[in-house]
Amino acid sequence: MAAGQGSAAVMERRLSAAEAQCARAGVQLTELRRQVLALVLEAEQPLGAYALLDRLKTQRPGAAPPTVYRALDFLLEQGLIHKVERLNAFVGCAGAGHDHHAGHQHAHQFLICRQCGQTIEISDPMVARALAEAASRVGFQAGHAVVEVEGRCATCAAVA
Amino acid sequence: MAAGQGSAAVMERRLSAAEAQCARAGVQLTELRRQVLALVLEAEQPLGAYALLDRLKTQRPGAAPPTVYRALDFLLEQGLIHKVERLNAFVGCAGAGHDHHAGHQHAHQFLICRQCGQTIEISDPMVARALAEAASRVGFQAGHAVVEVEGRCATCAAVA
DNA sequence: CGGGGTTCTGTTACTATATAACTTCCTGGG
DNA sequence: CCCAGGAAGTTATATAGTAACAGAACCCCG
Ligand SMILES: [Zn+2]
Ligand SMILES: [Zn+2]
Ligand SMILES: [Zn+2]
Ligand SMILES: [Zn+2]
Repeated sequence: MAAGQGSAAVMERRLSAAEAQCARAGVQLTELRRQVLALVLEAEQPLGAYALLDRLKTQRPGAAPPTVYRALDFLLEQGLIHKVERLNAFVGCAGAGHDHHAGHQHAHQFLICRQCGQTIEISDPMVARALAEAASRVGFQAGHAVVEVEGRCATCAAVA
Repeated sequence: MAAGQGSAAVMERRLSAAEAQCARAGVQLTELRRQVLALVLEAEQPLGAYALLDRLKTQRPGAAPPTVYRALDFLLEQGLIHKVERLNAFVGCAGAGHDHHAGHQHAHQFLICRQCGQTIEISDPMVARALAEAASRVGFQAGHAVVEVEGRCATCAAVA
């Protein structure tokens, strides 16, 4: 199997959930957007916009940068994917489709393994709280936070 | 006065401190590197590499992208400046020159005002601790962390 | 003094990432 | 039918970052 974050069946379930979420929000998960979302979800690792574009071209030969960037913008707005700033790359939201924060963006943090490139999404309340407190301590009204830790994942640490 | 982070006198003091720090570390703060550091320090806000390049060209007409990127790499390694990932821009280290973490990189967080663009550097131990704990909870060996909160600074909040 | 290494800078060319601006297509409402 | 709005196509361009090699400056050693 070529899928990364799950089997074909799991992928389908996630896509259906995304579909449902968009319907609820009154926005359209068009074929293009669905294709891009599928490409992001089936990757093992965060993919850059141009890597996605290359893959997309096999299904949609005329695709150009705006094609993929527009789809990505939509998916980001719907909270279906996140951007990893450090890598200029995109990854499916680990929590999308299956619970509480089902809709829209949520506070999250990334743990990026410098060895295998895998990126783990967590959503730690203590981190969020510490940040909010630190910000308010200097009178700063905190909005969205980018938190990306580089290091070594458990798997890679176990090997070496 | 055109300086951002301080008067000309303050700038000179910071540059001297940088000089001293580099001497201690056994590396050279050359004329070019010093010029780039001065440009970063005198800016009100984080500056992109090409904005720095434009300014640098007035002093050094032949300057090209590698000129400024190499200087920035050096300054980053010495912990004299930081990169703001969200903005692809560079800013002087707020703590450089005047104390404990005088040398090399240190854990820090940025609060980026979406209104005025000002970027505040903090170094909150609770944030660092929460992150370290969250990481270790999933067996992740944490290294450098990018933490950048977008929001509204106290000044802008006071106005509106 | 004359190599010979190292470090720093100059220079050219290129790759990668992202957006602007305008057009075309489609769909649903009047 | 006509139009408004959203989505996608298309072309061009802006912005960010790097590779690769050449030249200069410096220092160390013999
Ligand atoms: Zn998420
Ligand atoms: Zn790993
Ligand atoms: Zn700092
Ligand atoms: Zn502000």
